[in-house]
Amino acid sequence: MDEPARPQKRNAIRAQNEALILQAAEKVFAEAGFGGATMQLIADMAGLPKANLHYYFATKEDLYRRVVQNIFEIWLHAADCFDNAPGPVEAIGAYVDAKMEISRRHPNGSKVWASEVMHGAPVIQDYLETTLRDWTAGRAALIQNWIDEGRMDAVNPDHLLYMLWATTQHYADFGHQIETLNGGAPLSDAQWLAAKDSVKRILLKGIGAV
Amino acid sequence: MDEPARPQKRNAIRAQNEALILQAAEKVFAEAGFGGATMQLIADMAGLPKANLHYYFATKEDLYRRVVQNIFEIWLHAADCFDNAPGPVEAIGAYVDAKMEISRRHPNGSKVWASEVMHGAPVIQDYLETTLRDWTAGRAALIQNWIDEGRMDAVNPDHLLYMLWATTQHYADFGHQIETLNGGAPLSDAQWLAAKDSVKRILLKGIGAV
DNA sequence: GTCTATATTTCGATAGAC
DNA sequence: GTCTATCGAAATATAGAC
Repeated sequence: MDEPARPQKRNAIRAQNEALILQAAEKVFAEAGFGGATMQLIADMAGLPKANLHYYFATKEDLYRRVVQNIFEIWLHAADCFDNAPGPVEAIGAYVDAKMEISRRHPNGSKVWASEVMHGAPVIQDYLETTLRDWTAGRAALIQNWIDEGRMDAVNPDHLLYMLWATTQHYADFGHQIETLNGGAPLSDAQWLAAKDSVKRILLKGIGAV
Repeated sequence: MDEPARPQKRNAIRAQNEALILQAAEKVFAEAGFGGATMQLIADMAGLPKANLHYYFATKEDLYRRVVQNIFEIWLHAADCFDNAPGPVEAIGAYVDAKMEISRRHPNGSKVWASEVMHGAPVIQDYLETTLRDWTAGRAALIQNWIDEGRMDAVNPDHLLYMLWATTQHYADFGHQIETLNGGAPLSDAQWLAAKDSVKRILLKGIGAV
């Protein structure tokens, strides 16, 4: 029999090791980029021999793809709060809060995503052209409705979305610069709160929603 | 005699070839990252043998450092318009215009900078701690003066500066994503104008300056 | 100053014992 | 499923003729 004696136990080991490797890979890819990352570095960070990485992920590119896909799912989930809101103030406020929280909790994921897009999205181009494009079009239509209802100024919905992405992701992607300008220390709880409030206040007032 | 017969001619050749290599290097570093870039790719793009790159730049890291420094100087120069303005509307308006123009004309430089900062600024950390920190403190004081004079809302100056950087650089760093969402076409002149106007209008109204 | 050939290192990936 | 040893490819960098 070629089948393993206890498939569920083997699957549990696989799931656990894959998660361990993915976590290490996200950190290394964020800190060194795809080209600068090495399987040896990821293996050391995961505490495994390099050969084990190739046992769970055939190639470096496969491993990278999984990391990027994981990030993309987190981003999509954060967008849910945009939909169930009664108006622009609640929707944009909740969206900014959610995205700022991701920038704080998953800075490495945001960096990997930024790097992927900056290099021309070689891995997730199809997601950009399908899922992201559809999501963007839907949210732009939502914003246009609010404009038509007189609940906010007649701003360009696309450029407003870009501003939302840019301002929130900046705290992850340029976190090192912000930390340096903060005297070398990470933002405190109070500073993160001030960051969220600043972004929400300026954007919501800027579009005439408050 | 070891001296060359015509030093100025030799220097002219050096300056010309260095500029050619730096231009090619900026593009390759932006598209592939430091780790993904190869001296061979840069040489091919510059139309020179690989050995010539090492004749003008000792190591790959030296070449990269020069590219990053060039970008930093462009950024600093763009900040001049921030100073000579009579008030927040003119200063921030001109600064946004200048930075958006850089995002359009030097997208590769912006990407190399973003990548450098994302990876922890291994090359330009000293610039962050000196030149950039000083510049930021000066501009934050300027903003605080405008607040004290009642010319704009009492926003946090640091977070306002981060928003300015984030929103303007986003059009370079995430240009590929924006282009994809734009149906695969680069932004037209009119669309760039709309982008500038959107950013300026939302930010200036958001801080209560207009 | 230019360019071919090559030295040296490192990386991704695999073989094969356990 | 784990791990050591290693292969082959590709990269940085240099040597040396021109």
